[in-house]
Amino acid sequence: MSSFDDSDAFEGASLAARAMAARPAPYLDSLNPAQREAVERLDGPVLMLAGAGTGKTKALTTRIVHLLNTGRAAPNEILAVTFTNKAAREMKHRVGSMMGQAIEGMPWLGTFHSICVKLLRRHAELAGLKSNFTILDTDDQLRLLKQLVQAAGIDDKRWPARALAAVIDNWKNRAWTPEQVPASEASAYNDKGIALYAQYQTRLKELNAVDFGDLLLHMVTIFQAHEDVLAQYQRWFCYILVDEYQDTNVAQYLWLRLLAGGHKNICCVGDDDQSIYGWRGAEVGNILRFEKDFPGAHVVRLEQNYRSTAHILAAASGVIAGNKGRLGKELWTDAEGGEKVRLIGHWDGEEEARWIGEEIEAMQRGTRGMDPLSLDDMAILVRASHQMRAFEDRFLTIGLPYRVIGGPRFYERMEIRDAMAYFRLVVSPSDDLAFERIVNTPKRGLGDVAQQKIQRAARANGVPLVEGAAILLEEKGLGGKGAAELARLLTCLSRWGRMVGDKSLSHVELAEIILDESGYTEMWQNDKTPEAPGRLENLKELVKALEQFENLQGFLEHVSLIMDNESEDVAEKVSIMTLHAAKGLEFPAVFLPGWEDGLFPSQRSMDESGLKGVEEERRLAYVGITRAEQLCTISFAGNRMVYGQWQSQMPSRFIDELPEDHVEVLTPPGLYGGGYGAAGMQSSIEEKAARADVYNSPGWKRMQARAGQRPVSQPSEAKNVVIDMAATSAHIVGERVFHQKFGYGLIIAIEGDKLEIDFEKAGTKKIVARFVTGADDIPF
DNA sequence: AGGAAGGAGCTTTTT
DNA sequence: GCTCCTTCCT
Repeated sequence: MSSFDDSDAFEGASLAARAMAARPAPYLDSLNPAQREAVERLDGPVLMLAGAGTGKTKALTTRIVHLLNTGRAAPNEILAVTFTNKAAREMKHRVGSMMGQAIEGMPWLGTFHSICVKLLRRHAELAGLKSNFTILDTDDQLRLLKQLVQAAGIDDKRWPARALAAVIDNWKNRAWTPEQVPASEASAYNDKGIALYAQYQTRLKELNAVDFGDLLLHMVTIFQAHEDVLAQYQRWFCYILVDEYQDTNVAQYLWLRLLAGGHKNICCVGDDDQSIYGWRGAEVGNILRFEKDFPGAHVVRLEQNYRSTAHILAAASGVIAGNKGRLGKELWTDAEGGEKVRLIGHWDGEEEARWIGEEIEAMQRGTRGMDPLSLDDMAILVRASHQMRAFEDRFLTIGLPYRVIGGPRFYERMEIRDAMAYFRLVVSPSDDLAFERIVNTPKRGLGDVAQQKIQRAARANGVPLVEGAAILLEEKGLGGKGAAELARLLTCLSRWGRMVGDKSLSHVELAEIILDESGYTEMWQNDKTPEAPGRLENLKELVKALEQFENLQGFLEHVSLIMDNESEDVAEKVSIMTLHAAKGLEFPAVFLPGWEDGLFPSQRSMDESGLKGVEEERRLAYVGITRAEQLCTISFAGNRMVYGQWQSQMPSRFIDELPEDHVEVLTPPGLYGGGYGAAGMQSSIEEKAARADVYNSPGWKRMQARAGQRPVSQPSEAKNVVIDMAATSAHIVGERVFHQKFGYGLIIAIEGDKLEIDFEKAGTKKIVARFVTGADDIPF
């Protein structure tokens, strides 16, 4: 996809489109009064305060449709900004289907970043760049900073480059160029932060590159310095819509303010109660200040919730009420009935995982008069990703299918980045960062010494590393195996480079040739680690993804901004993800484990940001609870392994904030039995508080001491899972097998439907037989 | 140059 | 406790 074909984005603001005015608007009928107001008030600044599950996306997309349908704007005159590609895609899709096929795509509906890339390519020279600049991802950024830090003779042990990266990102989020960083920041990064920031920006310009933060920063700088350019866009984008406004940072805010400066037809949608990205620069202040920033602003509140039961909403409201400085909003619902939010305490994290596993299996069968739920309908939302492990381990042993949402993005994976570095280098041989990445991957006997020689040769001649390497070889500055391998690499690179222009060869074939001839594929084929098959699989997927693009350049152009890996698997699975990743999603049944002070709210958040931190954590709790449609289960554990240390935990302060009328306290079998009778566990805030003290009481300590011999609650696998003897009998003791997560191992025993396996990397585990394959019949 | 051992750090994450 | 990165050793 070539980035310059969007010139039509500015053409044909056709009169025909405007002439469509005054058409009937049946789409308005399905809106509630608040939504309707948000859609129909087209002129001037509008703040749409949209609580969770109140039909925000519907209102937003209908508003776009209304703008088009009334002829107020042509599709290419509407600027609609989101944070994620997913949100942009969904909006495009929904507008498209509401309008029928009649409308061509909206070129200016996209993420902040993708829209800024488009704009910046048009005006690159105003930022000292060429329009074909490359976009560095965080990895490239870090490598570059490391070089600068080392060149400056700074001890990167005491002052890690990551810290500098964080400082610079922070400044960019606030739209500060190196010159604009205020004196109060002078002490950053051992007093050298500002100087290094300046050097970094210079280096980026030399490389004709930008990082993510630059996309916004450069555009803000250009708009501020060139009135004519700004005026052009102020006129062009006659209506502006912004999704998730509570997540905007200062740079994004300034960018929007500049663009809306003329007509002020800006509609910002958001929910101050769902602002959970303060740590990456989002300013809740932007949404709180909206009416000051845009005088005469009209505020619409969407408060009718179509997602959750009244109990769930009440619980969420009860918690979020603890925050100060809210814009104020109360969710309500028409729906009647429903289960109370369930609260349960467990002995430890393992017990919690075991219980949740059993609950999930019970819900799958149908329980408490509820219809059976699909595993797809259930989610476990955790505060921190390390909490996921307990669930993964447990679900693996009982054979409960799960999927982890989030984790490393496809294009962030090592093998994908390596492959892309090869492609980048073939397309632009002066891409030094790409060269550095792959010069010794696979191993070519080009270690530190050889690489430094290449660097020196390049610098001495003022040429890119590839040319420097060629000069070095000519001068016989390198000997032995390394020299031969380097020569081979250079020959390959130039041959592949010529193949880019070859019309008879598709770019997909070229990509395969590159991965093959470079020895990269072979490297992973020879790799014996358990990850290798997955990596080869990913490489195949990468090549497949290439098919959707016209050429390698087009692919590289967009991959840094757009590629996500939503391989939709069809099998039913429970979702496990972080609370952050869950924003915007909904599930009939939600589990919220780990509600313990220090974990949630997170200690670090409280230490670093104090009350502000607690408030953001509280919003996270609000987000978590409001993800649930029918059943929300909150849990905590009295003991948890933290950094390899058993710690006794206090229930989260948020638990005390749950309104007791809407909460049912459950008693797990065998835990509070005896001394702590179930009768005493009926909900009352006092008793909850008392229960907190239980953890430090002698009684609790006694229970702790008994833990080893304590009868555990019934193991579920024996109860309902049909023992798959066929799967077990396919294996014999001593056989070498492969497991998706734990890799290779030897079977040391067979019990029932489970195999005890001594894994090469992961130690001894008991695994349900159908989760392993014989080591010799792995499919690749 | 490549593997083994030692040390630090360890929330959340999109583009 | 585990993982990632560096350093040291071979």
